[in-house]
Amino acid sequence: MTYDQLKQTALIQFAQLGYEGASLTVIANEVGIKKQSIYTHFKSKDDLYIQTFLDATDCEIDFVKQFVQDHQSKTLKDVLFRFLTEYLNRFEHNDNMKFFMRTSFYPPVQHEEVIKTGSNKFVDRLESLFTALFEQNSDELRNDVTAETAALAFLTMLDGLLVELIYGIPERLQKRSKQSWFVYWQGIRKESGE
Amino acid sequence: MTYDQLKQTALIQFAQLGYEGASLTVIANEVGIKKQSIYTHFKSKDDLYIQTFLDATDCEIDFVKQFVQDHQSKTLKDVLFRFLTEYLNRFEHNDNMKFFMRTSFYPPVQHEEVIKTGSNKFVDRLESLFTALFEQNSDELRNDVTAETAALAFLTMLDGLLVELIYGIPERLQKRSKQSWFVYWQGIRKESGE
DNA sequence: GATTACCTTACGACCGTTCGGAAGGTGGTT
DNA sequence: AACCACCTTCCGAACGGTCGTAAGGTAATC
Repeated sequence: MTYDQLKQTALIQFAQLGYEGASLTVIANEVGIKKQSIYTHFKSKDDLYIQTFLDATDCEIDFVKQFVQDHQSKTLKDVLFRFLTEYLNRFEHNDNMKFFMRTSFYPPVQHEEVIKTGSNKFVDRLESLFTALFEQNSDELRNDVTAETAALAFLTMLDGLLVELIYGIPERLQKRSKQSWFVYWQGIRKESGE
Repeated sequence: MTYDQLKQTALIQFAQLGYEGASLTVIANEVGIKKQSIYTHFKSKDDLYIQTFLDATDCEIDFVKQFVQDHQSKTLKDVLFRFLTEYLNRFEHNDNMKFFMRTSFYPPVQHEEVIKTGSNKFVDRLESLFTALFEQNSDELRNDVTAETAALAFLTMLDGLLVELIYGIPERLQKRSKQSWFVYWQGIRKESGE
């Protein structure tokens, strides 16, 4: 279906070039139609853009929900580390995530409101999912580390590693994620000594 | 001097709207000249852009160098926490940093090379400055945490908080920075118990 | 007959860029 | 002091190009 193809192609173009950088002509050609035919499916470029964004938001939320659901039986350390790995890996192979991040970071001014609302929805979801996870395993946490603290510190570390992903130097990412994870885990776990 | 005003205004516009989003007409008008007059001072929009970027890179490096120099006498914990605070604070009042980050994250495709080189220069500088700092105070670190580990984990946390800054919700940043810092410090420091 | 998907043609607005020339300042020559 | 040549800074006019968008037509489908 052309409608979906358009959103899919727009996703890639917007992720790569941003809102202003992407051109409807290119998007249409990539799909195999003329630029003007886009207007059969979307009111405007802005319409196409926010439609794509709303889809992307749902997709991101689904990913996280699915992940937590799939790994409930694992140990805390295992879930966290797997999420870290899989999430970072996802970035490189998933345009949806790239688009969502770029849009969340630097939305076109005329859509700041809508986009902030969407990305906040995502972040809130992330925070509550992870806080719940830590609450379930609070016996593994240091006494002075609350579930919320562990969750927010984890997500902050994750964001920091995403930045490294954007920079795009694999070796540095590798080093940073290994070392950050080590320090983080030492910072929240109950026992001292390996 | 018009030349400097142009770079200054371009910095703000590029930081706010990105390369493609910013318009030479607007930049010129803001300075009080006509668009065509820009070409007296710069060969092209691209020229103006990368000139601005090179300046911004130097400015960022200077800031970090200056900071480390100014705080050498302080304790490790003090220096780190102050840097955290001051760096985050800087973002909100300093367009140079906003521009540098946006450009580093999402450079226009035709300048990816130049910009990656510049931002790597900055990151390398950051890493070596902080690694050196931790080496000087390695007696405060856990035995299984090297200076490099402490440095990279710190910088990753910093990047993560910058992401929160970009999102732009002050309360969430406040919470995250407090909790991340707590976990980080527990993760690297030698003694256990407050 | 109504609707849907796509096309062709064309529009106005703005983009970055070029060129030629006006205005003003500087320094050297007479 | 007066002139001239030169340079810098700026602007008016205009260029080609791309942008997003509009209207209207043509097949195919239901």
